[in-house]
Amino acid sequence: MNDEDRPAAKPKRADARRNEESLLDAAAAVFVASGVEAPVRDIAAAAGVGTATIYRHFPTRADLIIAVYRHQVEACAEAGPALLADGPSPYAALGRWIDLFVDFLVTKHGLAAVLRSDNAGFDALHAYFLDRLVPVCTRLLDAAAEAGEIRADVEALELMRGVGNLCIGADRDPHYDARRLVALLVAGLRRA
Amino acid sequence: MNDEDRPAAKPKRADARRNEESLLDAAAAVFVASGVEAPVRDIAAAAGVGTATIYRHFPTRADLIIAVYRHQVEACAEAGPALLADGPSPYAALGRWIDLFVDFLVTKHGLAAVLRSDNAGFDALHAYFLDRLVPVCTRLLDAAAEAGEIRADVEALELMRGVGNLCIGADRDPHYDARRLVALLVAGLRRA
DNA sequence: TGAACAAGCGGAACGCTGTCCCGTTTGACG
DNA sequence: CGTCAAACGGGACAGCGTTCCGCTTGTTCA
Repeated sequence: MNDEDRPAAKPKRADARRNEESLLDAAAAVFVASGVEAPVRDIAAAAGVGTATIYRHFPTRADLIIAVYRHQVEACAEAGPALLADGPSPYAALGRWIDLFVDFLVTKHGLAAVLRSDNAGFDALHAYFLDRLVPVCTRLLDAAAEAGEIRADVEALELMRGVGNLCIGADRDPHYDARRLVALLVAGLRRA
Repeated sequence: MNDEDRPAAKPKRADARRNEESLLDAAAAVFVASGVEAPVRDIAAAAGVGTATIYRHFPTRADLIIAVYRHQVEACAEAGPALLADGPSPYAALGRWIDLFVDFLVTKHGLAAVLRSDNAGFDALHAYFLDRLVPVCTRLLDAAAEAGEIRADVEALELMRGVGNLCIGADRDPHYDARRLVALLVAGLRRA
């Protein structure tokens, strides 16, 4: 949880630490303004550093994106079990949780697009999202399947990729309602 | 239908006509090999022409893509009414037609990705696909809705965008089965 | 047939991108 | 306060789409 004061994973120089933080702040701001695919130079300029400094701290863009959104992904992951415990039914909990996931994706300019499955060069981002969220989704899915509310032959990874893909372009185009389509997909899970 | 011998829409020079055809052949080959986002220079090289020649014939990449796939899109559009006439039920026809559409998208490297709704600069491609296929889908959807097989509050455009998005990355990743997910989405249309 | 003209051409040039490199600065520590 | 490696900045490079310009070539008309 606490990123700032963990016990000296790497004894970095003070200026390096400061720059990393500036970079995270600047990246967050630029991502909001211009999307997660904003030019590296823009982020560097916003942070008041050179372009190389970005690559020094975050070797790939995926690393930077992960660092910026880590907290929110954690929050989403932790919401899963909570919803399952509180909700009226596993299926309802699944629906709610997926809504959270969709909300997260559509409010981050272009995040869903870089998360898509055919995207080489973002392996780390892909892996992080999947490692963190697929187990949560699996648990919800299993619970709903055991309760007999949905069919049992759909994997969490499969579902999440579908949801992620449906969220692509949900920002930008106000006529495209990703939530509705995701709801349709989730409705398709129901037992016949 | 006949593109070659329509009554002199533009009395072009013979070499221009030849180049346009080379370009179409070359583009088709390169699209298969490297996807629809292959570098312009590659396509030009494959056709044995300069880069400017591409832009002269096809001002935007979307125009080139449309020209290459026009026949197949037409075939897909024409299959709609046929399926509706032959099929056991409107819902079955809808499912079959969407399968055709999905097959078309996933077999064209990266086509689904450029068709996505947030993609600026491909307006012509977007418009062509939608103009040609949305009416067909609408008819299938309406028929199924009237037969009481599916809910009536889903628009063709909405559905097709969802299907298109689900097909993104279906090539490249053998673990991602767009067909299954699309089937799930279509299953979600059923009346409750 | 052949000369004149414009349609059409190829590739160099430009701007923008991500990425890498290298000479310089600066924080940390003895 | 001197030393030195960690860290830095921005320029250099390569790959892309797009545009421009001087040259080539098909066509036409006498």
